[in-house]
Amino acid sequence: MVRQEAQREQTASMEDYLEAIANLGEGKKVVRVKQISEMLGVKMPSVTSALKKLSEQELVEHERYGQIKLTPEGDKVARNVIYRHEALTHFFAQALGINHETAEEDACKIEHVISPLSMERMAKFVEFIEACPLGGTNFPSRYEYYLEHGELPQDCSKRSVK
Amino acid sequence: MVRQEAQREQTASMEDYLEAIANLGEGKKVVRVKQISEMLGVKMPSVTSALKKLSEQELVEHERYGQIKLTPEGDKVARNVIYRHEALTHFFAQALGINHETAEEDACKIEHVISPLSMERMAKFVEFIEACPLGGTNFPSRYEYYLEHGELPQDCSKRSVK
DNA sequence: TATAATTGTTAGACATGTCTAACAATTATG
DNA sequence: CATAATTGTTAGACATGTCTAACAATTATA
Repeated sequence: MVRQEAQREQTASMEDYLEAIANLGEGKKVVRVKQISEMLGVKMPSVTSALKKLSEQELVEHERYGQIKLTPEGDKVARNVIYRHEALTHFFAQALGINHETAEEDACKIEHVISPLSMERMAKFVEFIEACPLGGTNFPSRYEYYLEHGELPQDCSKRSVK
Repeated sequence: MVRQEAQREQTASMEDYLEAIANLGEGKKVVRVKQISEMLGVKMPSVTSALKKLSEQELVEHERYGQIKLTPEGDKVARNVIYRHEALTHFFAQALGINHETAEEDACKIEHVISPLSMERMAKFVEFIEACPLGGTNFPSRYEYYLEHGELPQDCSKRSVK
């Protein structure tokens, strides 16, 4: 019986580091401590220290003054974080009509704490409202109307029985 | 010129303590260290230590072995956390159809990190979908259909032009 | 290629928030 | 009301993750 290595749960901080490394390394670009530190808004020693921890967990390959690379396992974790990040950004922007900057900021925080179920549902929600035209006009535009005017658009109320 | 006292930003932990105290004290009930510790899943010394910090910030009134009470300012902060908690729970449960337990868990985490704008929009979103019947059947039930079957309900696609 | 600029590391301080162990106060009960 | 049970506090360890200061390696450039 082969026992599956339990995937170690990462802290929000460590997820941020993995995410940053994956993003900076996109397209085989060399990743630098300085860049990571700037991207995350921390000082370089914090990065060095995080890299040490992630190396010990074999999520990152890194030796003194050397290359910074995700291991396959590290990449898997990073991709997962990035998936959550993008799905959340998409949700806030597309479904709730939030500006991109705020959508990104909220995604950055929420990606570390949301349950897999809610994450999946939010992604499905966006898929749904983008696919379902709902009687000629679409949901987001009705919602927008509601946000702007504080009351339902005509084609909601006129079909309402009550 | 009167300078407004800047409302001190609370950490997630401190918000949890304030929220717990407000919830336990509902209806003038006496709040105990033990209860707070059980509600939050921490040991009693952690509560004592938190109460000390919150007392210093004048958000809580508490002296050795004595009453635990929110100050008006502490109550204000707590109510605000509770508002976020409820709005989020409502969103996950009503809009996304998530079970109550998971909805609560996610709300507990997200309430500490979400932006005021996204919070407001999520609340409005729930209001909207509950108010807008959208052509005879309502949004949540269509969405439910989509979740179950993985494809759009008839009355979405049949009106679609493209 | 020597020197300067930049980048990276180490060491250690610090803040937050948790815990356990030991003790103190309060409350319940025989 | 004395003692036991419960509740609460203090002291101090520990984990995480940040920072500054000092130093080391690397890279650019005069």
